Amino acid sequence: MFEIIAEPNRRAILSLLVSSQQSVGEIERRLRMPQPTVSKHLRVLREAGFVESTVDAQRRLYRLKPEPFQEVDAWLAPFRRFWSAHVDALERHLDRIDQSTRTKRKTKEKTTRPKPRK
Amino acid sequence: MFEIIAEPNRRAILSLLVSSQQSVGEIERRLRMPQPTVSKHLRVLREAGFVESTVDAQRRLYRLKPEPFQEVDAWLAPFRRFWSAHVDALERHLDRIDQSTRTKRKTKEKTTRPKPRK
DNA sequence: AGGGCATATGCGTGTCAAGGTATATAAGGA
DNA sequence: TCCTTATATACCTTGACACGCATATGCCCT
Repeated sequence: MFEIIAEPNRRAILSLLVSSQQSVGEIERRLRMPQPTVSKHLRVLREAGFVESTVDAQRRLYRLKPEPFQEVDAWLAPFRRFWSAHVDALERHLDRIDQSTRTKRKTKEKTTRPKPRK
Repeated sequence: MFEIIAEPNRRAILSLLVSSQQSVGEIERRLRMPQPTVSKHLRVLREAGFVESTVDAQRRLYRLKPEPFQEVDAWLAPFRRFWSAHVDALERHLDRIDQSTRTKRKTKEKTTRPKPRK
C-alpha cells in the first residue's frame, strides 16, 4: 500500500482527485502525462483500492476511495503519539505550513506523552 | 520520503523504535534480520531524517525523529478531509483505533462533498 | 458500417534498489 | 598487543517497476 503512494505520478493523480472526480483525459491533460501512463497508474490505484471508476459513455470517471487513506492514517497513529512529545521545535515548522490549523490543533492537544524509557 | 516507508523492513524498524531507542544489535536480534541489512536500512532512514543516532561506546543507539512523520501527516491532511465525508461504516473502524482523536476531529470538520457532475 | 475519440493493454528496455557475502573500521577487554 | 564485539561499507546479482511506443478494445456519431 505504501508502494502505491511512493510513486510521484500516482500521488499527483490522487491529489488531483481529491477535489473532484476526473476522467482519464482530464488527468492526462492536467498533469501533462502520456495517456498510457495515466491508465497504468490508475489501474494500480484501482487494484489497490485507492480509486474506483464509473463509466460515462466512452469515458471513465475516477474518484477516490477512503479506505486505504485510513489505513495509512492508522499506521501513522503510533508515531503521531510519539511526535506530539516533541512539540517544541516543530511548532515553528507547522506555523510555516498552516497557521490556523496549527493553532486549532494546539488548543486541543495536550502534551501528555509516553517518555523514552530505559 | 514515501519511498522510505514503502520498504517493509524499514517500517518494522520504525515501529520498533517507536517504543524506545534501540541499538543496531537489538534491532537485528528482535527483527531477525542480518546485520548489514539493518545497518543499510538505518543509513537510509538516517539520511532521510527519520532517525538519528548517538554513540554509546561501540554501539549506536537509534531513535526516531518526528519531522518526516509530520510531513506524511501533512500530505495526508487533504485526504483526511475527504474521507471524513464518508464516515458511515468506518466510524467503527476509527473507534477501534483512536477514540479521542476521531471524536475531536469530527467536531471541527464539515461535510463538503464533491458532487457527481453529469 | 465505418471512422474517430477515449481508454486499456502488451512488449521491450533501462534503471534502481534490496539482499547476500565479504570485508573494513572502531572500540573494549584480556 | 591481540582478540572479540559492534557497526558500517563495498561489490555483485537479481528482481521489480516505470516508461515509451505500438496496438487493442470499446463507444459514439454520421
